Amino acid sequence: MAKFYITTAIPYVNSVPHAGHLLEFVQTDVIARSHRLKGEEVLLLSGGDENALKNVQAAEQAGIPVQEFVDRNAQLFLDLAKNLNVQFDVFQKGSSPEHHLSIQKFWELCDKAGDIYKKSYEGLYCVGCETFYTPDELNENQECFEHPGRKLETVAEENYFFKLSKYQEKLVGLIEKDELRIVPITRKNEVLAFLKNSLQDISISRTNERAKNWGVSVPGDNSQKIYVWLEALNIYQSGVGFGLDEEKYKKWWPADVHVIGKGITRFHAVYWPAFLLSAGLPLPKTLFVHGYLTIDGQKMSKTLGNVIDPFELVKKYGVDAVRYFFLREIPSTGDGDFSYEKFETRYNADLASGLGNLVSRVVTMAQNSANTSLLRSSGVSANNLEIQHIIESVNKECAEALEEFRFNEALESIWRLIQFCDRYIEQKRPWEESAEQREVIEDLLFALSHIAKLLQPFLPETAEKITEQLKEGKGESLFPRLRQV
RNA sequence: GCCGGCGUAGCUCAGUGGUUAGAGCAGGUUCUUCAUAAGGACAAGGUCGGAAGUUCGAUCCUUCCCGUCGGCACCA
Repeated sequence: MAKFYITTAIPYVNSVPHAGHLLEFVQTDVIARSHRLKGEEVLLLSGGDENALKNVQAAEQAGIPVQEFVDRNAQLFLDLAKNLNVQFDVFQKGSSPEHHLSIQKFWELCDKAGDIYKKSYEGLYCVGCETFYTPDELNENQECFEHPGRKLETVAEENYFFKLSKYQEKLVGLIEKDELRIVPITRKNEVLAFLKNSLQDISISRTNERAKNWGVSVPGDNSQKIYVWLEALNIYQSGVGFGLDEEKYKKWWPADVHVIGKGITRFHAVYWPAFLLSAGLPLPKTLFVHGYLTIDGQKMSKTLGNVIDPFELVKKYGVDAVRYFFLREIPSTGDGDFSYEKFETRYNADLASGLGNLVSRVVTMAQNSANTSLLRSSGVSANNLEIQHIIESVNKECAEALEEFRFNEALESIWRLIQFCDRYIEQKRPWEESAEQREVIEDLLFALSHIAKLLQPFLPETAEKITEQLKEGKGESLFPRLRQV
């Protein structure tokens, strides 16, 4: 049996989940489910980026021990997945002892390859933020935006560096040939453009002091912690047993797809494959990069107060309505906008009046008609050739769109079938007795069973409900109409 | 500043070097009642960002301009 290993990005647990995580979790879940339905053995991994300095700072602010703080927040991400019907098979925490062991082994492999060396790093350091800044990150007074009026200090620090430059050409080749496939193409081009400049080596450790003694120690040097990017990316490996359970690791690695947001493209398209090349390990096959969400046309921000609580959204509208909106309205590889108005408009038009109403009318007609039985809904093909053809073409379009992660197009395609059914009903008037009444209703039931099947990866709960109504007769409305705001 | 994407009906977007530029949603008229005041049909709606150029002919090619979004390394 073929295996399929897919990951979400590792959420940064310094704060609570927002609508962006919702989008990514749902997209990842659709890919995972579609492969499960193809009969592949699938592993979906997520995890918590728990070793970053900002977690320590956020915990300090909250007045909670760091471990407790990251545990508490990580749990919220797990809860969100559960609420969304997203099935994580592994949730690998960055603070787990297994992961610590795993990343140290990874480090040692890179070190053996001769790619790690010590060098003094000098930069502008803000004591308030406890981080280094580059000149272009500063305001006109050469101060950081968080702490205006406070002078930055020039601080020199000895760190370990990774020979990124060594892998430049190799990476260009791999990406150009799609051996490391980057979707969409605009992201691929950006990465290639970046790789055409001369690459600098990157620092991959922090002093204990600067890391606030939180994180994973550098093997053989207890005075330094492994820089979070190297460390956090390895969650993709440690979660499937790298350095811990060779058999498991061999079974799952490399990842088939990493799903990420556009802001972390470089880490995944350049640093991560370079680390893996250095360690002599296989590279992930595909990076799928999604865009960012805006809310009412504006950036999500706490100060604007436009942050959408994904838990509330699910509670208010139901899990599949939420999944539907984010998959259908947000272009999968571009930026998209959320607003309650858009949400409710789409809900009423597509889910209530479209899908829900169609199921309702067809099931009722089947029950009212003396000539048909619901149980006869599962034919091998439709009586009507036109229906047969449209089902086949929607099947094909859907599969192709899924292959390239164009979820919005896949759903659009399914909705063409829904619309076709509505027209067909109007044209054939199967609520009236006629010679062809029975065949028409059977075809509609057949089409519905296909719609349910096609919806499985996207709206799993709804797909199941439709299948159930096709067997058991009419149940409650799938998507009760909302009164518009 | 440099590089790249985008700018098409009220909204979201598709599209092609050549007769009347498309879809969905919203709005309009109308038909229908199996259905969640749902569904169908029809009509309306665009100087395809602006200017110049190439061409027999450009929304689609070139240049410039305007607007907008993104990339330009240690911030995850």
